[in-house]
Amino acid sequence: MLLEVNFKSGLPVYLQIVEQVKAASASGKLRPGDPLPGIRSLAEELRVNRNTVAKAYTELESEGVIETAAGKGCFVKDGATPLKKDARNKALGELMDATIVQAHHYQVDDAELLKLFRQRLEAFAVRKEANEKPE
Amino acid sequence: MLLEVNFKSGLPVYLQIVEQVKAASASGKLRPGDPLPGIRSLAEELRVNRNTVAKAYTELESEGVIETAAGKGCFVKDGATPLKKDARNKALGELMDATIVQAHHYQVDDAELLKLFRQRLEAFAVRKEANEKPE
Amino acid sequence: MLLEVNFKSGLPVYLQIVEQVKAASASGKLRPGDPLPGIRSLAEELRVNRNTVAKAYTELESEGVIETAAGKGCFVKDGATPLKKDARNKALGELMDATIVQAHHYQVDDAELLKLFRQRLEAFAVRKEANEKPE
Amino acid sequence: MLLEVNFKSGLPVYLQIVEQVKAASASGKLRPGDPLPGIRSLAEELRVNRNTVAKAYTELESEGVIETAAGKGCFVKDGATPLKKDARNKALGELMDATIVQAHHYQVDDAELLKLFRQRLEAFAVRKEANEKPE
DNA sequence: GTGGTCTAGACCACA
DNA sequence: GTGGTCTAGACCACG
Repeated sequence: MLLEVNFKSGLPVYLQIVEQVKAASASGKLRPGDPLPGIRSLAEELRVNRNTVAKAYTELESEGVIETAAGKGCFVKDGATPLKKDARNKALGELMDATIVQAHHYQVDDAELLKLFRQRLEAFAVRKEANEKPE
Repeated sequence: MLLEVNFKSGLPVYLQIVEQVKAASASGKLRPGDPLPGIRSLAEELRVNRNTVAKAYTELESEGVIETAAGKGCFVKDGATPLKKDARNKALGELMDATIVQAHHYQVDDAELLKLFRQRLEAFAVRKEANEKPE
Repeated sequence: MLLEVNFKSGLPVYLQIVEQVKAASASGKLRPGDPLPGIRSLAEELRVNRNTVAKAYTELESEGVIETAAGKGCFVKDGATPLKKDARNKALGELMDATIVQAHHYQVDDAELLKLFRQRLEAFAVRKEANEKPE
Repeated sequence: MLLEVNFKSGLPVYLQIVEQVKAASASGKLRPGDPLPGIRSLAEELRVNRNTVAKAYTELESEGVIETAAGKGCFVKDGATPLKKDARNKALGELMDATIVQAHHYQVDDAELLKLFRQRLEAFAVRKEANEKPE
């Protein structure tokens, strides 16, 4: 099963779907051109309202992650963010700052934080590779 | 002026205050025992309702960042997060994953991402040092 | 009409709602699974703001009396308090002590107090039975 | 030490004092005519502001528990509630109902509740007797 | 349609 | 003077 939702998590269901599709796309589990499950079938599988899935797909389309072909379904778009480098770095910088502030709160020093970051990066690369091998 | 709010960013004002106080506390701009601005005075300065500031302070207290004494005022708590290492790393890992997924979406490769992270870390250290020097 | 509020009693409206729902649930007037009135309709009926009812429902949920499902409504939870016996007795003991101290102030002797307590208990049982009969 | 305050309990300090004096008076620890500690000395002992103690004493006087003799101090009044029996029973009934509702929530049956009540009553009597013996 | 959040005004309790 | 509570209006997210 590609996706899972956790009703108790507080995070809205449709955003859980959005995030998971984005993560799957970033990690190579879903690749450009791949079809997404149909709205009705996914809704049934996840036991959620069709509107919820539709909302997630709409959001994904507006973020440029997928594209919908009327009557055919939804497909993963090829990446290629049209964002400028500055904007990209600003966005990433903000996410990083949040991490750093939180780390200082936890009294985690820079060396450990960097180590943890490298671990995460590696773990992500491994997941991605695993998704690409069966190709 | 210690704090600033941006009414146009979708982020709720009270959360902006929370984040800024946390950042100031993490970076050493605010140190344990330091008093925070009174609710009324901060509200006036930021042009927001008293309750908005009060809500921020309540949240900060529940997160263990500050201490509030009715009739006296609010003060930065002395650190010592009682969180377990596992929980800490889990929380940080999630923040990092969000950054990494986003970076992959932007097609930023690992080397550049790591470089950016280091830059941020350094920028933070500089700010912190600046706050500690006048000591 | 299920609920009533008294604006002149110093007790906050939202707490009056909480207490009445708890009493109704304890006495069997409301049973597990029963739906509570919608926030809007109850607010209209009681002539209070929607948020006042919402606050009452939030409190009831946090006390484990009801369950609320966004977009669906609020429902009485099936009992089974997960509280330990010790904690229970401590809480009840405190309530009783308040009664006893008050009674001594009124110079009501133990026998009369006990008699009064029995009467109340019986009155409660009668109400409960009345709610269960139409079943 | 006759009184103690708990700053973390949430209950206002002055009410803690009120309650403890009332309990001491009800249980016989303090008897009609007994002098209460002076405001200044009690404030110092409890490490609270004199205003806080003064407020507690004012409240106690307005409730008819003590009387203050200007320049002499405060003394416990002889009980003798001027309340009518009906009013008394109504007040006690409400306190009892709160206990009963809570008990039903905890799924404590009537027999056990009555047993618990008797225990409390006895515990109270014992405390009272202990206070009267040294007489 | 549902419940939830954010901001706000007025009032209160406390030191 | 301080912070805290209750009520409320407007808006939002969700199904």
